[in-house]
Amino acid sequence: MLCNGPVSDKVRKRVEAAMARLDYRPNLAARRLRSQHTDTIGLIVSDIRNPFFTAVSRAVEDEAYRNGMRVILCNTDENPDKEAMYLRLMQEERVTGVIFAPTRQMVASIDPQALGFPVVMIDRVSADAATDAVVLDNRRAAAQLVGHLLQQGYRDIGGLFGNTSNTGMERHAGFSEALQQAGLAAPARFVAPSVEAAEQAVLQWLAEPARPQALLVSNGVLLLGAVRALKSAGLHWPQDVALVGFDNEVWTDLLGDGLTVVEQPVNEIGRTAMAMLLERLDEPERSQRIVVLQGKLVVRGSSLTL
Amino acid sequence: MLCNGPVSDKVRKRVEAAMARLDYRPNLAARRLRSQHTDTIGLIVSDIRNPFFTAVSRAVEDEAYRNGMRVILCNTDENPDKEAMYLRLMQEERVTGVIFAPTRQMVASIDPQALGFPVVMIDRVSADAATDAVVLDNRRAAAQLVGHLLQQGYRDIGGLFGNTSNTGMERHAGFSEALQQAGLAAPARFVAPSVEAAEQAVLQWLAEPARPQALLVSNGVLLLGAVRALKSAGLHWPQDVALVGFDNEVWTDLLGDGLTVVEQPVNEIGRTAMAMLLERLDEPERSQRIVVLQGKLVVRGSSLTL
DNA sequence: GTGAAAGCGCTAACAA
DNA sequence: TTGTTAGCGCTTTCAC
Repeated sequence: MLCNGPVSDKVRKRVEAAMARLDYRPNLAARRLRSQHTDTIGLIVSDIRNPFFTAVSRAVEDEAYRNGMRVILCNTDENPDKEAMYLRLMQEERVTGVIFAPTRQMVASIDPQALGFPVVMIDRVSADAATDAVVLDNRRAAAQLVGHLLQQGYRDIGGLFGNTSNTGMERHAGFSEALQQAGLAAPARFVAPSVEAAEQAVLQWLAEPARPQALLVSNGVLLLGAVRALKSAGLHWPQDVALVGFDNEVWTDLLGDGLTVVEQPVNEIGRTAMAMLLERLDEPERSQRIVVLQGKLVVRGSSLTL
Repeated sequence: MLCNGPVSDKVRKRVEAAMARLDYRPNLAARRLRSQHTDTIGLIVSDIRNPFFTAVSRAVEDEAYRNGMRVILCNTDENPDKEAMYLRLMQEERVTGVIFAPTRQMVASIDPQALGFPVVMIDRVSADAATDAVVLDNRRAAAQLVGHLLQQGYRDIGGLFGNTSNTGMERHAGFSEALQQAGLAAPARFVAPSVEAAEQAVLQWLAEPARPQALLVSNGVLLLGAVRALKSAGLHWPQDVALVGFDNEVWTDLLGDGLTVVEQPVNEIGRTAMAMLLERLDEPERSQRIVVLQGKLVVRGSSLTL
């Protein structure tokens, strides 16, 4: 024990001996009750199996344990009822703070004041959110992908976005703006954030006569669905359709000549979220901050010139 | 509130009104301290980013929340010191029980009696473990893969295994036995359980003059390394080398004609582990049980006849 | 059916 | 420097 309070060596020895003899373990529930700090944070995401959240979670946990905190992980499946339930649980746990990737419905109604603990939103925010946040520069990232496709000569570009998160909306905005600026149409479709929904949507879209030459897909989960759709339709990229997306997952450089993606700084997102939470605890009254991180365009074969 | 104790409707109304008015939230720390049950389980795995553990964790959490329990997730990075640290933390939390994927060093030294809570091991066990466990039939699964390769005409088969887990040892045993029974050599290599270590090992192995015709790789993480090695060496399967492995990850059917793998029943593993823990809490004295689940051989192009 | 009181295992505050 | 005490917010028990 490194704790050097005002105790003589003799007493310390005696106490430590007793601790060892009795195999003593402090009771954290009692400590939390008495000291009124739980050293526990909540991490609420839609699904830990989404590799983006897996990676962010791991970074958050590392950072949390490094700061002597524990984390309670909650999966909401993009379900606002579950979100509300878990927020309530966090109150009952008297957590120190929460890191939260909310759905679109929830994002504006989160009130840290009412909740009783600070909240840092990750991945998803909106202008009217009342909390700190760390997000990707989604508009710019989407615009970068569009810019790259334009540069490669594509003109007929479609976008596929998730319909539950603000992130999807932001990426759609960046996508639309970039195409509008180029004087082009910006056909977009919105689907539930699942591999299956994306697969079906892409399958259908590409079977239509006016199918796009290139497809921008809004996240790693949907991108997997798109890849499955192309595979099952026997289509190849970039010949039949160019494909770009978000999230540099482990398999994106393994397929053919690789998929062009925007890589999110997942570790930095997790670390920053945790750091912001700690700063907020230090200074409860500081004004709200939103940290915007830049993605990294990783160009691979799926988007090159025909 | 559905709790119907011996209270009159009048009082109940009054109390519920007060709860609503004060926005009351029970303090779980206080409840745990007084009631002496935490309704919390620990889940200790090597790394949540390993998709096998991601999937199992999600299943465990769903099952836990369904039973009114919370779960504390710990990543050990296959480091015995971290394992010990987290077990100690679990004691301080007074957890109801722990689900644990231990390293080889740790597996035999876990004593639930001394720890003070029941333990269910997942993924990894040994004969001398003193706890309940749920595992894959690793020997049989490895033997199945070998059998499949033999049937496809391969004779020169190498095996790559992780060197920190008992699982790797079991799969190696099944691999060796199956090849010995066929009167063939069973060249095997052991590496740290990381993508990079596997990539390097495979790269080196395939550069040797006596390189195998087929490679069996012991888990999804190593398999990814092997795929990267083949790709960077410009080798193709099954022509240059056949490839089979464990864990049916999302990308395994996307590469070329697909990778032949044994799929683990990840959801069932998680659910079963949780169920065994609950049963053990119900009947502390029942004898130790090990549930052995069967994998499913998924044959794809990477192992077909030349 | 209801209210009062004790005490879970700690920490913080105070007295010696 | 050390020992004592009160009390965190619940649940359990017991008296009414």
